[in-house]
Amino acid sequence: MTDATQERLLQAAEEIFADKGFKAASVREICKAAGANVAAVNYYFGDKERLYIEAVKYAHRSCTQGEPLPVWLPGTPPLQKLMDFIRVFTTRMMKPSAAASLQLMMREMAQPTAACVEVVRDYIRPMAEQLQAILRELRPDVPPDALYLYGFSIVGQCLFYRQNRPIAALLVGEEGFQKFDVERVTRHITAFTLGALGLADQLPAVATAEVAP
Amino acid sequence: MTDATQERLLQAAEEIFADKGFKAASVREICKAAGANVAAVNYYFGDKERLYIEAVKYAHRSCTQGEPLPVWLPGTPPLQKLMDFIRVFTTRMMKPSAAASLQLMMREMAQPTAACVEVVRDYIRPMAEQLQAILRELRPDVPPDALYLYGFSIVGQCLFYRQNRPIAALLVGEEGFQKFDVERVTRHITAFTLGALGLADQLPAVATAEVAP
DNA sequence: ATTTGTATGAAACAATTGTTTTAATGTCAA
DNA sequence: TTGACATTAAAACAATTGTTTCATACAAAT
Repeated sequence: MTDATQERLLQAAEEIFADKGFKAASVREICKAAGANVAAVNYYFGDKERLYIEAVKYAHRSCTQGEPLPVWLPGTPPLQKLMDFIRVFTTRMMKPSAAASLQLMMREMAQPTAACVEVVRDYIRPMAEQLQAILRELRPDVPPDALYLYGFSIVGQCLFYRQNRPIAALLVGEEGFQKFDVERVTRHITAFTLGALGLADQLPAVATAEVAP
Repeated sequence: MTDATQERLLQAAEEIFADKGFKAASVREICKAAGANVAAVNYYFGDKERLYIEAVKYAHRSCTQGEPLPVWLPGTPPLQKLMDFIRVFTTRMMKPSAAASLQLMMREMAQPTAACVEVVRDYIRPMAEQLQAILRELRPDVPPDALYLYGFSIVGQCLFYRQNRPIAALLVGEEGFQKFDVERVTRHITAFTLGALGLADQLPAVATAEVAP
């Protein structure tokens, strides 16, 4: 039961920090949820802030395992890769396998603290580079910094459904928003992006390949 | 100096709530910044929460005045309207005339509280409906709920540059991110969106009209 | 000048915060 | 069993929190 306490503390901290943020979450609440004594956080982590940082790292580990980045066979058409990427990203945002973990990471991204650098290095950058590679394949003629703008447009679309879900649901109604599930959003963003890249004519090929692999 | 205290209290509350959030901001800090006594918040607003709500409303008023929605002459081509809309939205996000006000509103949108409904009604919905009208003009053939997806894609792109600025800057480097100013982002999002709508061929017309009106 | 009501100021209140101390408990090797 | 060490538990600490009390200052009206 020795390191189990530390583990339970991390899980509880992840959940409660994700829910309320650093300041609003109290160590007493976390310890109660973990079934541990208040002194435990000092014993294992030193203070509240270091517990927070460890909780973010913990969340970031859980997140990376959830929905892994696709690995493609050589020769996979870049269009297929793009749609796969968008699907993975959208799924991670809309149907995260570990909701609290993602929530805590998003919190950290919105207001970066000490734990942010590692999150970017281990979680964000790999996805960003993969997307850049796909876009380079699709449009070798576009200069690098313009490719960044394309990338921002794609992930911006995906992130919207998480970062602004409450507002969007308030606008179109909760029941109306339910219709926009992962699959529909994925297809929309893919089609929207392909059109923007001037590759709209190649869309049917991807859609077909999706239905009958 | 009577109602001036209330006004200064609101301004200070807006600033500090925007900076730290509801829980982390203390009434003593706000009162000190406003040059008022701690009892003033109770006297004028009752308690901290009602001060917060009033601060959000105050912020939302400041925001609406800053960069007004464009009003077009009859006969303005919808393409021009779209680019104008994107420019206004992007400007509001990247170069807000009242930084603290916008920050507080974004905070409220990320974690809606009691003040959120009014913000949506008075600030968000008017913009949403204007965008929907433009899109309907551009693509009358597309059904309404698909138009919502288009709208989400557009505002998702714009919001990215505010909600994820720290991360984006961390990815491409701060100096690299500086290159993406309002004008360049506006042109990119407009071109990206027109391509997605299958109207890429009409882009030059807008760009020209922009340079020589 | 007196009175009435509003506004401010300083102090105190009770509750909660993060953190520390100290004693008790458990565990495992000698 | 004894000892050493790791872990837990309860209590106390000092600081900060939102809120309230009450006396004072000020204003305008009678």
